[in-house]
Amino acid sequence: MSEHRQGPVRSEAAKIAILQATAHLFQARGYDHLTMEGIAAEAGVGKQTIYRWWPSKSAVVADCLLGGLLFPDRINIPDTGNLREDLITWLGNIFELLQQPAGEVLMRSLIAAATENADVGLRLHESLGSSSSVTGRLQAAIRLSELHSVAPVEEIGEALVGAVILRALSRLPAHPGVAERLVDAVLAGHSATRATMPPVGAARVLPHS
Amino acid sequence: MSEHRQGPVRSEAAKIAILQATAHLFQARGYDHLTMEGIAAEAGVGKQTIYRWWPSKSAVVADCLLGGLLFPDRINIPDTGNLREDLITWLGNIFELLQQPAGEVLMRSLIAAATENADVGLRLHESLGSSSSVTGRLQAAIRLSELHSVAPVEEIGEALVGAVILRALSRLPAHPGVAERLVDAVLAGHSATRATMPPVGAARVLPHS
Amino acid sequence: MSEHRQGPVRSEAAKIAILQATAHLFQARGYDHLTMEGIAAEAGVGKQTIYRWWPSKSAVVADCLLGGLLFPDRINIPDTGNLREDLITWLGNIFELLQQPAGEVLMRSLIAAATENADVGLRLHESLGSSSSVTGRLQAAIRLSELHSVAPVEEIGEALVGAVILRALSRLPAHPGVAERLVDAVLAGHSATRATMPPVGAARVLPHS
Amino acid sequence: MSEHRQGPVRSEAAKIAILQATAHLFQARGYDHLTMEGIAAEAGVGKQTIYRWWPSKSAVVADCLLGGLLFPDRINIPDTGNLREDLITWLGNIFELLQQPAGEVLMRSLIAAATENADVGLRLHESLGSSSSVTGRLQAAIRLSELHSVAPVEEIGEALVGAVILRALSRLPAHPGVAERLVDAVLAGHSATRATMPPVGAARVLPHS
DNA sequence: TTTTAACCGAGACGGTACGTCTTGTCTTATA
DNA sequence: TATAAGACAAGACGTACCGTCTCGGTTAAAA
Repeated sequence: MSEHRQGPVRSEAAKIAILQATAHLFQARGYDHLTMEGIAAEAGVGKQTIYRWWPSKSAVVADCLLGGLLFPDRINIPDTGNLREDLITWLGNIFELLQQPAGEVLMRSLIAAATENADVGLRLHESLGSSSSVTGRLQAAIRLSELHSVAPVEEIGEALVGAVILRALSRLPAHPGVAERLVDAVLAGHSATRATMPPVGAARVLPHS
Repeated sequence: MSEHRQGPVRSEAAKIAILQATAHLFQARGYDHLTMEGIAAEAGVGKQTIYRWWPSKSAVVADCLLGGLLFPDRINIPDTGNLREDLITWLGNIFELLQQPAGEVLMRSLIAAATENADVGLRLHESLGSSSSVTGRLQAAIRLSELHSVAPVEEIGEALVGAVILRALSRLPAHPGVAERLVDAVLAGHSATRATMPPVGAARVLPHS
Repeated sequence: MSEHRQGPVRSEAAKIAILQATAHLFQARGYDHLTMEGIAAEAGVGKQTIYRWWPSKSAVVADCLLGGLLFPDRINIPDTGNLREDLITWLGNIFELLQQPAGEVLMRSLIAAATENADVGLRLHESLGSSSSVTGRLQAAIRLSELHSVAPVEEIGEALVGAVILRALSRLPAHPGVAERLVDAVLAGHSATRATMPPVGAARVLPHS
Repeated sequence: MSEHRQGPVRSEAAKIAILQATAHLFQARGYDHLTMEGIAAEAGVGKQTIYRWWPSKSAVVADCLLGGLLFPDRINIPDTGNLREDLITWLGNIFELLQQPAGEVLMRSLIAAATENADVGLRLHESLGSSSSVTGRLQAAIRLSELHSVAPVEEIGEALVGAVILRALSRLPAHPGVAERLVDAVLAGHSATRATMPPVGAARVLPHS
């Protein structure tokens, strides 16, 4: 007794072509210049084929994001064993990306898409689509006793990524040291060891207290 | 030889009608259902009158935001003298607002507008358009010695507001205690006094002090 | 008589289902709301099965027409022995049909189909698909010496049916007496007997000639 | 006290461009290959400008027809003083037009348009859009006593034009003499004078007069 | 007081993109 | 192996807005 439906199955070639076309146009022109007609044309596909499988433009973009097509070189968090350095490197890379016009458009496009689509929003919440997310890196740090075992991993991640998004929306230029200051601000009070703690303010502000 | 221009001066009535219509439609339908033609019709104004003074839809919205028309009941940060409690109250209010459909749409609409318009983005960066911003409250706390005098006020504010925006984009339900956990996570390590520090983290952050 | 022969046994059933579905939808919704997908769905048949046997929508309709499925109650010309009365009855019936919305749509749908398909056009030329056509009735009249033996039977038929089509296209309301006047106008000068000739104009114009 | 409305007035240039583009494409490609998008493109006009003033494709065609743009060389009925000859010439011209592919398409396109639009149908009813219609020519003949004063002018016209339409739909080749036979068939019994009556029928219609 | 230029409302304009619909072909699982 | 179910590319449909331009009418400062 089968429940198999009749008829042809979804064309994988069409799906791939649509997602690739979407990724290409998204990166090239930004989210709001992205059109269904443009995607269909670029993919060599009928518009209806897109609408058959995705309800909206933002859903296609979400699928792209999920498939990792929007960040060819993933913005992963490195893991050198030093959490603070790793986070600074990671945020620094992101801020550097945001300095370039293309990167800024990409980020704001992503936020715009998240605005329209819950999946994109969720994905963004998971650290810019990276599968090895901030949370993962923080938990690794806990395992290595770099962080207190009860450190609010989730909240620290949200604060860092949220700050990045907020800065992207503000279009403020990222002064050098922003990444460092942000990491230190958020990480303060959660380090388990003195060595990895920032000497930042404390050392200078109250050197002899 | 004068440089006075001829003709009537800008109609203040038209400007007010436009901004009020924009605020009304923005709150009622959200940013992406907001249209120039709709604003013109609602305000009883010609389209050209809008385009004469604002370059785009997002600019009108930015002006609304600046004029405080989008948040009739300002989301201000209270100042009871207890920073932690105040921040938790403030964030709690915002998360509560986000729980309601209208509030969620409003917030996401605001982010969408920020996506298109730098002014809106900047305004968002300044703590959700509130004139008494997070930064202000934090500096007040420094003056009262609730916070270390060198606490990275700017970064703490960014982290908190950013986290709110990120959660709004993620559409995740705000579990009770989110505000508290977030404030504690970010504030950890910056308190100057024992009393205002969260019990959980504080005990372990400086176990031997 | 057995059904043991091999081959596509279902074929004939599908064909019948297609024609019936076509006839049904044609009558219900008119020619231009008739779609291949609608026919396939109604008939419980794959679209390709239709395309296998008919090149186009109009061809299916032509086949329906040929099979007499579009006029369940055929509009036949009666034969009471009095040609004039019979033609007036026949035309009167048609005009009455045209007065009803459904009948009007049906007729215009038929003309629309004829526009696209030569077979439908030919069928229309043969007196609205009726197998006992006008021409047949006229020839019967000749045999009974109601009409002159050389009366241009073909042309009289074309004139009558053509006038009906023209009136259907014009959407003019059929005033009472239209059928009578039309028959008399076209039949004038072809009657072999005085008795069957219309007294209409002749009686008044040349009453004693 | 005026009732003049404000705002820009309808652009005559756009209207003319649309009608001309429609006429051109109609003649070139036929009614069913005529598209709104094609008209807009050809006229250099936005689609909405067409939809603002005409509800449908067929309405634009009706307007073209009304404006005489579809028959550059009007198919007028000549008036040489001899009704029979004039009608035969006229019908002969039309049948000749129908022999050419372009002419056939034009005529069937017109019928298709009439199928969808009452105005086109009415226009067709008035003798193929000619302003000097059949009826006019027949009434002139009555004034010259070529026709009985009570001849059913309207019905004779309908019969002739209707026959033309029917033949166009049938796609039957127009054998030589069709025009003559048709005119004689319909005109029989309405002539007031012997001279203009066809020799064939006349002799037998009133053999004893 | 008259002129005159910028303002105003209204809305038509050329366009872009939308999401839906239909066509005719192609593909696959089922019977 | 023919069939139903249905996915596919193509493209027309009618709608919604865009941002610009044009129309008369209305101010209000400059002449």
